[in-house]
Amino acid sequence: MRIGELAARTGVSVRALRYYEEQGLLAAERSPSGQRHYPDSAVDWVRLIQQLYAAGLSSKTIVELMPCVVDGRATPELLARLATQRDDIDKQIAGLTDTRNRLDSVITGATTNMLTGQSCRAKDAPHPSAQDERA
Amino acid sequence: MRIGELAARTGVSVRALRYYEEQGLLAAERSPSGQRHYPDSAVDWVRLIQQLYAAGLSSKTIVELMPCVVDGRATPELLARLATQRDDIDKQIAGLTDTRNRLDSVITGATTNMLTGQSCRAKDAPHPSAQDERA
DNA sequence: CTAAAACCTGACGTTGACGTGAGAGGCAAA
DNA sequence: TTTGCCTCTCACGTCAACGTCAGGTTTTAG
Repeated sequence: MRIGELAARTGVSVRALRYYEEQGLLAAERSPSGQRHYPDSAVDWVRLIQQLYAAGLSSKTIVELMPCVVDGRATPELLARLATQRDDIDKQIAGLTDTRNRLDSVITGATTNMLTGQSCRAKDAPHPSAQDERA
Repeated sequence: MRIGELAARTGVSVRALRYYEEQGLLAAERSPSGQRHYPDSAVDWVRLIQQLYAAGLSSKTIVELMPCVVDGRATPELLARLATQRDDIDKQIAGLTDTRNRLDSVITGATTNMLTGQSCRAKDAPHPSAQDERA
C-alpha cells in the first residue's frame, strides 16, 4: 500500500509517517518513481510505534530497542534497557493511578459540595483561587 | 519559605516555579523587596501540579480545573471536564498496561532466543532491521 | 563591611514530534 | 489529453515546559 492508505489505516498523518522513516523507525520500498510502498505488516508496526511514543519513549530510544523487538535479537545490554523501560512504564502506571484516585476524590468532594451548597474554603491559599468574582 | 527552598523540597527548578506563577498555577506573597514567599502547603500543591503534568494536562487545563480542585467550587461544566480528564487517564493506564505487557513478552521472547541461540527472522520487515552487521 | 549566595526581571535558546506550505512530478479515469 | 488527486522533497513554523545567560538587587555569613 502507499503512504496515504497507511496513514488512513493507522490514523497517523502522512507527515508523521515520513518523519518515522526519517528517524529510522519505518522503512519503505520505493517504486521506480520514488513512491513509498508498504507491506500490510506496517500497519501493526506503526501502531506499536504510537504505543511506544505514548509510553514516553523517544524516537532514538525506539530505534535502539528495535532490533530486539522486531527480530528477537538481543544483547544483554539491550535486554537491560528493555527491562528499564518496562519498569519506567510501571512507575508511570502507578503515578497515573494515584492521580486518577485523587481526581476521583476531588470529583466526589466537589459534587457533594455543589449539592449541599457548601463551600469549604482553605485558610491560606497557595494559589490564585478565584475568590472574588464580583470584580 | 522562599523559592529556593520550595524548589529543593519539591525537586522542581526555581525556573519552573516562576513559570508556574507566570501561568497562574502558583501564587506567592511578596516581601517588600519583591521576593516570593510561600506557605508550607505550597509543597503539596507543587507536587500535585507535577502529577497533573505527568498525566498529560497542560498548564491551561490545570488552571481551568483549579477552582474545583482547590476550593471544591464546581460548576456542572467543570465537573464534566474533570470526569473527562479522569476517563482520559483511565485510557492512558489501559494503553500503558498493554504496552507493558507487550514489552514483557518481547523481553521473555528475546531472552529465550538469546539462550537458545536461535534468531527467528520475519519474512518481510517493514522496518530497517539491522540484518547485515558484517558490513 | 564585605563577599558569597540567593533572588529579581527580562529575554532569547532548546527539544521533539510533527504542521504547513511551495513547487514539481506521478497515475487512473474520462 | 486533460483533470484531479496522490505523492515527492525541501524547508521553515509551532508549541509547551522549561534552560540559560545577562545585569542588577537583597539577604546572609563571617
